[in-house]
Amino acid sequence: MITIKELASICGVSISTVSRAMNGREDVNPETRKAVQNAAKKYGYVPNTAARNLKRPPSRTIAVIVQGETSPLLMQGLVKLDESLRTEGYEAILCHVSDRRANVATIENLIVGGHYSGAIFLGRYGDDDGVQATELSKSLARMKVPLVFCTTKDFSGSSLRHPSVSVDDVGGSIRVTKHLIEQGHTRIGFALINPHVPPESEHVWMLRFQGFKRALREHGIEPDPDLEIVAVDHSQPYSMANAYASTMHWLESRSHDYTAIVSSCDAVAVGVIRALNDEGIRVPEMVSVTGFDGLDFGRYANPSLTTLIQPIDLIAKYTVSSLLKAIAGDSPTPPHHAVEGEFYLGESTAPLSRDGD
Amino acid sequence: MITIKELASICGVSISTVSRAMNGREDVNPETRKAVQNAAKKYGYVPNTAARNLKRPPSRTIAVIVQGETSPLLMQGLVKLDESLRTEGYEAILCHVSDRRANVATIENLIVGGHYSGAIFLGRYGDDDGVQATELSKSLARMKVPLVFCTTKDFSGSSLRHPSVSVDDVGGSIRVTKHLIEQGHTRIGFALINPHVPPESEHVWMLRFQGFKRALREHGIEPDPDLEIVAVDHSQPYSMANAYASTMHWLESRSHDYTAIVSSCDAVAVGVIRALNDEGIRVPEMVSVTGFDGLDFGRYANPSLTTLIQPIDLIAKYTVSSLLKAIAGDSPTPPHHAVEGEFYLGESTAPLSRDGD
DNA sequence: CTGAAAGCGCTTACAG
DNA sequence: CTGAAAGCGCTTACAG
Repeated sequence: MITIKELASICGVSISTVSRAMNGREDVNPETRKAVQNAAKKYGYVPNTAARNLKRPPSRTIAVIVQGETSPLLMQGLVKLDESLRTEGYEAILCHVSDRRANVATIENLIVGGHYSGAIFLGRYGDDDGVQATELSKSLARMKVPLVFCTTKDFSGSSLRHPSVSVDDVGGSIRVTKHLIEQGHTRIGFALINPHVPPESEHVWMLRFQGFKRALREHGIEPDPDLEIVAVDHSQPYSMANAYASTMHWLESRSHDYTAIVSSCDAVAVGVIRALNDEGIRVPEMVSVTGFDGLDFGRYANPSLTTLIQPIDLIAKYTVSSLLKAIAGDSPTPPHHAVEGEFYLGESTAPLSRDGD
Repeated sequence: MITIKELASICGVSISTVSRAMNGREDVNPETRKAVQNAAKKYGYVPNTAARNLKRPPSRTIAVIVQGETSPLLMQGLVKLDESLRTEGYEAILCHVSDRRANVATIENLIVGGHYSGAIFLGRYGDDDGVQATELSKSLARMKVPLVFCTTKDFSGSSLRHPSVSVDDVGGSIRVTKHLIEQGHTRIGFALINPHVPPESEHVWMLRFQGFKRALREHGIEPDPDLEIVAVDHSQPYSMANAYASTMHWLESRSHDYTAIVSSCDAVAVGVIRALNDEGIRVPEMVSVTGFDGLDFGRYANPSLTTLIQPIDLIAKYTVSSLLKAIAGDSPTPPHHAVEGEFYLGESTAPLSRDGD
């Protein structure tokens, strides 16, 4: 990688001229410009972005930060965010941090170095106890980086709260559970949970679990801990494979008296259904199962999933408008915007049959 | 975001001292160090990465570039790449470029500014005709950036070829098709294709389509164009929804004489199966269907998919070792490394039944 | 242990 | 139309 200096001496001009030519400015002799550009191509010269950013005003680019596992939903969200930002004259760039234990500094560096106008956190950030998420949220507030949480909440819990947008997890779970109750089910289980996590944690599965229990209680049904399918592997609360294994384990441990299972997400529902199938329990004839998210693989599955569709385009739209307000330094947006999900009736649920097996 | 200068004056020390304190160096008075670090925290000071990179030697970070749609497979690949790189003392950072028409400059800037030791292209890059991919590949070669294509090939076709690693698409497709033939099938269709794309293109679906046809011919079966399921939407060759719609359209157009369908990937297979189901055609009893990739949703689907598992961990491992060689400036690695896939027998295929419906 | 100074690779007024 | 110069925010020998 050669530098502007080397290219300048190759072309026999000053670095100012090279810079102008590379930026396609009008105030250069067209021939000179062409010559420089050709030389750049020939020698593989590309202006160093880092150096460039030092002088230029912040670009209209937004860092979208995803940490840990991605999911089709987040990827859909990314596309929608990108679209929304684009219509506002911004660009999105995804920064994925694989390591769930990535320290706060990694993210900070990403944001500070990148010359972004703002940042969006897509999906959950931080370790499981939320300590890192809190620290990061505070730190970014001090740095005065415009920031919005998308699909998740700000865990900092302080007065520094950044705005956030996500589906109404609790309400959505209530909606889905109610459907089962309306269909006559009363013995309803939930998959997947981790009993070691405190109920006030804001994990997505926990919010949905809380909604599930609330719906039951509202209908006078006391949740039965025996019908909670505990994850075999607590590090993978949303994995099909883990849902399958956990359900198998639950089924083997003893015989349960249930007619429906609410799942924390579509992936878990697919794993649950497959496990039931493998044990000869047919869905929805013998047991009804619901999902949450509204992903393609649930829609085209057999049976297709009764689920709650996340209006990801709306979520993205609200996220972007919150962010733009933050960038403009406008009045504080509401701390959290919960978007209603859309109930979808699939084939994985059916009215309680009276023949009781 | 305050700068080093401002923090220095706040602390009443020189910028040199601030710099040293922020980098946690030993040659600072411990008290001074602590004071500076506390002030940094308080005022939200984070050293500007761009400026920092200008002085520091290249970091041991690898840019993993994904462009356009992602897939669970690519995300798995990312995790594996990250693991492999980590054991070598490198770090991976994913740069996702949503826009399929993103120009070459965007990528170049990403790489040049980021201070990376090298880059990995994960999944297909560029517009559909491969023009951009070629241009970018050449450009990166001129910039002398160590680069490996993962899960795809270098399309530049020139002597500048970068190494690439991917599953043996043609061989894998032959393997899967052969299985159907061994089961007695001779009337075998393929989903999804785009008839406007030249056969020598290296699209993944095209490579698999070619393998499919080769397997048929090797067994004396002439491929029947009537059994090619053409995509309704050519921009989404690997989408479940598109596979469903395209298969529906194909089924409606007229009645076909077939007993099996090879799909270009698992997602397409799921869409195909669902469409067949919806038309009362049961899988595998009446028609066998195969996938390709070996993803979770195919494994836990009903019926589970007969497919070819991509050994993504091996692919990642070879990619990393190729990249390390390139970084070391070692002898040129072989231009392309094709990794054997692993055949998986699921429930979506069955021997040809003699009762012919 | 600390500071003044050079310099990383650029861009952009400022002169000419 | 072009070049010399200042400066973006850092790091790091070099003196002290």
